[in-house]
Amino acid sequence: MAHWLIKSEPGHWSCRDQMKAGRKGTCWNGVRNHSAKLNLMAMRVGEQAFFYHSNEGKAIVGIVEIIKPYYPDPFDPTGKFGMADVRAVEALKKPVSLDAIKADPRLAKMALVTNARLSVQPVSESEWDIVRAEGGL
DNA sequence: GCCAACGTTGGC
DNA sequence: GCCAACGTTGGC
Repeated sequence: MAHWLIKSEPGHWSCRDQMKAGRKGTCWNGVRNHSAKLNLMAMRVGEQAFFYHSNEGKAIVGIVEIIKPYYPDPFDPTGKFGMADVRAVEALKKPVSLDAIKADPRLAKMALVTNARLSVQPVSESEWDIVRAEGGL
């Protein structure tokens, strides 16, 4: 089972907002490039992803689950991009900051570090476990 | 098909 | 708010 990391600006859509959306979940859109789109298309129902706050906070703050796989975004004027639906699973007890990730050599290969602008990225099994543990889960 | 110009993202 | 990094666009 693959794991992922998705980004959101908390001023626009935060992990707290995602929690409030409850079990029904919400669509997650905003993909603007093709690597992110390919990752989004590779997601399967039931897989989990970290929820990362960019700009404000700059930390992994929670975990979401994919509840609907990739589908085209009917509001995308270019017709190129799509979205998936996710729902909140749980918040980390302690956010894992970008600084902490950069400071941990085991996490140095995360796309968050090497390709900061990619908004949907895969997370390896070991990275997933390390970040979960760092987050107090 | 190359590459310069432009727009967007995101850390600082 | 600034600017570096990167992806995309469009002229040639």
